[in-house]
Amino acid sequence: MSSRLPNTAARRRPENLGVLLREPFRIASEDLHRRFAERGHPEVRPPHGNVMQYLDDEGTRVSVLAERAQITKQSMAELVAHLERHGYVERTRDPSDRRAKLVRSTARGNELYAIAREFVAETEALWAEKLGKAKIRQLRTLLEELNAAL
Amino acid sequence: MSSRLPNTAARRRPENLGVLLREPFRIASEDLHRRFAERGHPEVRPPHGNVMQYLDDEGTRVSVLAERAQITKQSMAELVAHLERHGYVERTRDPSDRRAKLVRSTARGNELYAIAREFVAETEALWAEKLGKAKIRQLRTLLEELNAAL
DNA sequence: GCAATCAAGACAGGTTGCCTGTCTTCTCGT
DNA sequence: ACGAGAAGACAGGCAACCTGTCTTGATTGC
Repeated sequence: MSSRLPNTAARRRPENLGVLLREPFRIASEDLHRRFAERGHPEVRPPHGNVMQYLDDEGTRVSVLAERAQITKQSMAELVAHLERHGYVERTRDPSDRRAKLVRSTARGNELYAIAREFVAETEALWAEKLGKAKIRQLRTLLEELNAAL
Repeated sequence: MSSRLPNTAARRRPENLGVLLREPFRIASEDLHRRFAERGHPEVRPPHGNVMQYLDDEGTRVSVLAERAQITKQSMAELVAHLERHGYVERTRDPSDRRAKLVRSTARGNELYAIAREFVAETEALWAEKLGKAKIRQLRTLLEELNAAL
């Protein structure tokens, strides 16, 4: 084992690819939730994206949401309960299976999609302003390839 | 507001840049911690990276670590206590300030750095194998620019 | 056509990683 | 030499995950 193992200041040059991927996401996510709070939705926190992100128009079962988000159905049920308490989703009976309930976005939930779409557009515009549209397109293409490969 | 707001399956085309950034990081992080567990370090979980990542060779105060990791010193103290209980770090008195203690990596802690370095090398090699070295270099450059701009 | 199995979700309880607030100890500038 | 402030310990709380178990209803095999 070579000398000087810890000391991040030294090791962090060149910066780890993992950190380079995580940082922009982290910042954007924080900004988005700050925006939600400003627009009157402070109860919506990052994990709740695991619900809203995976909802279908017709409604979606908790167990399906759990599978899509890669968490247990108990955890998902808790996130859904929180969003239901605050009026973002509703749970209706599934006509095709009396054991099941379908989680659907309410009108209030739809406000979140509107805010998120607006935010995404703004963020991409901001990034394009800093790096140029061509580089953002290139970055997106490379990331799509990388994601497809994993 | 236009029709069909939820329904991710439809909206997820083209995939959100945020998700494209997060996914590779998430997968790599999971793989790394699986590797830690395989090599006899199952007690080291993702948040503990917030400690090890920011340690200097000479030792670092809890309050400094907290600031670097952007969490409260209480939270950082808890992560450090966990790592200390499992032998990854030790806390020694700071000779220059009798209120303070310096957190330093132990020999066991240094094994984590070795495993992480090996993992990073393997991962970059794997990615280069899938996309080609040129694209990985390009991706890194773009991400560095993006990070610098934020 | 009914019993056995399986799927959906509810309920109980536990852990971890964060938080705020407060307290003690020690340092340092005036 | 003393008051402000920093370092960290201690108390308590909460959110987001987990495992395990139970009930209810659907499905399937004989």
